[in-house]
Amino acid sequence: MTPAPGGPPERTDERQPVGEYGRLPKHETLRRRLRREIGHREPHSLLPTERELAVRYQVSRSTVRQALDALAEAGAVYRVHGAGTFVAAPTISKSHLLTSFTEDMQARGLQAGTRILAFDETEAGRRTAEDLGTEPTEKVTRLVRLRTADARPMCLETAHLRSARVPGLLARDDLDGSLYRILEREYGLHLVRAEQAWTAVTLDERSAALLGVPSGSAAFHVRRVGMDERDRPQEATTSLYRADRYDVRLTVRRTYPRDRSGPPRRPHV
Amino acid sequence: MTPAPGGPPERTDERQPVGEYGRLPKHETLRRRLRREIGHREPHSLLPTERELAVRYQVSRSTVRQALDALAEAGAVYRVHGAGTFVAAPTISKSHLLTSFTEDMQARGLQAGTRILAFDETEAGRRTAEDLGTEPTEKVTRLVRLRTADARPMCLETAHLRSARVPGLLARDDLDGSLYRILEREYGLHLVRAEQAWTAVTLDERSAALLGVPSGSAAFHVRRVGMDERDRPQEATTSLYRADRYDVRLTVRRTYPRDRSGPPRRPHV
DNA sequence: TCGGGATATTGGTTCGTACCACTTGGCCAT
DNA sequence: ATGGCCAAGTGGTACGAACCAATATCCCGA
Repeated sequence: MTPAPGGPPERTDERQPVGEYGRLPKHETLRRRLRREIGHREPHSLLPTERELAVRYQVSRSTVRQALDALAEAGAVYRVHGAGTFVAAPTISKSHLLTSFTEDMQARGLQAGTRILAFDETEAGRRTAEDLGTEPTEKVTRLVRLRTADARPMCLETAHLRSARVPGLLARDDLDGSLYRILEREYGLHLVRAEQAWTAVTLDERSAALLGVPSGSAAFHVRRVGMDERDRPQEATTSLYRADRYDVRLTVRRTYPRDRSGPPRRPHV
Repeated sequence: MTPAPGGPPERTDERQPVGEYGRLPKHETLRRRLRREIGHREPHSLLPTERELAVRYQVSRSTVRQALDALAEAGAVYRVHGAGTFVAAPTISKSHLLTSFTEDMQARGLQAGTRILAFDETEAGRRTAEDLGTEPTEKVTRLVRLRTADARPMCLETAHLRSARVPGLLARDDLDGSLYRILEREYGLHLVRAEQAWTAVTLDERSAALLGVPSGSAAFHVRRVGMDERDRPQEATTSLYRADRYDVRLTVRRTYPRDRSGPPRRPHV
């Protein structure tokens, strides 16, 4: 913390020190605060200087940069070297975030619902064992659910968890909500990262019926493997999403640094 | 640079100062160097301490952290607070990168090819104008190409650029390669970011024929808007990808910070 | 043999400083 | 008016110091 906690007399109304907000680091608190303020500004409007933000929020410039770095990474702002930091145009979505179906629907303002189609224990099998890094004979708990948004079928998902890691899960009766929440709260299992592979498929008779669309309709097929803090696979899920009610939105970026050669370099339009 | 360039006597064979490599910043040079070394290590193996890396590469710990931050963000390593930094399990892919079709195929070891189906100038129209932030009557250059990988049809793509921004483009005859490269080299146009929306569709007769698959097959439909450094839309492209030869792979992450409450907290398995 | 606590080690946060690279805008000569 | 130069201001890079928080390890007592 800043030295001299006795408190110097200097203090104007402009300064809004950062640091309450529970016990989050300053850069995170500042990031959230700026995030909100950005929402009220016009796209492409100029943000205050890093040095000025440092003064205003009573933190060092490094901390300001840490917060702005995160916002730039998330696509909320962009920076132009000698010019300044600007509010980015509202991005359509940020689906490189790991969200559960429940959270996803909440974010879209839809009511998430669930119909459990199967909930049992089986052997992992070759495919799932490969995803989870276990033996094919390992016991896994399988959960098949039809997920709905505002009561209309949205996706058909099958989750696999190593039974040994989630003892007593099969006895629970609250699997109609967020599986991730149960894993966090009851088993201390934090899925911080997941790898997904999306393919496009046409639905067979049975899946189409469950999803309430004609057989042969297009759908997304998703294979997901969720990892814990130590990068160990803990969850393997496959899902079928109705294509007429779902799309994948993502922002992609050029890597550092781009080609800066080439002759013309006229000023931009 | 480090103060006292006169150079203290202390110096072992272990140290490998960073700093050649063109005129890249140290953290970037270090990031690349570590990237390579990581490739030769076992997943989950322990990396040297941040403090030791600082000594070994003759940079400050902040610089080491800057490099490791980037690697962690990219999913190449993961960190555990009091424990250390570890090599991440090889991630299937990192498709949150903005790559052109040409670069994409090169990365997969395939030979990219192109058949130009149309190359002309039209009015933008409502949809494209919206994407590009212009008037519907603005003149745009349209480029329709069938992209192939090892001579087999892979995707059908239609690109739109504001004609005023790319004068003389229509006269060129080298549009069978990377459009992005031409935009960078000839027009100083750097697309650093793009927003994409992927949907799953079934192919109509005509598109299916061009892609060489049965009508009614599943495919990805992608709408992409490319932005320059100033976050201004400059390119609007729609593509159809054969689903049997293409998938989207992405790593998603939990945001800062996750829920850390809940009772049990048994040690992890 | 088995907990459990002290301790060393590791990444995480924060500060402050200095200087570099790029952009912008104004001034001035043309 | 036009073009080019220069100075001020902005983000980018880099250093080093100090302390905090989570983890691993070792050693000791039960």
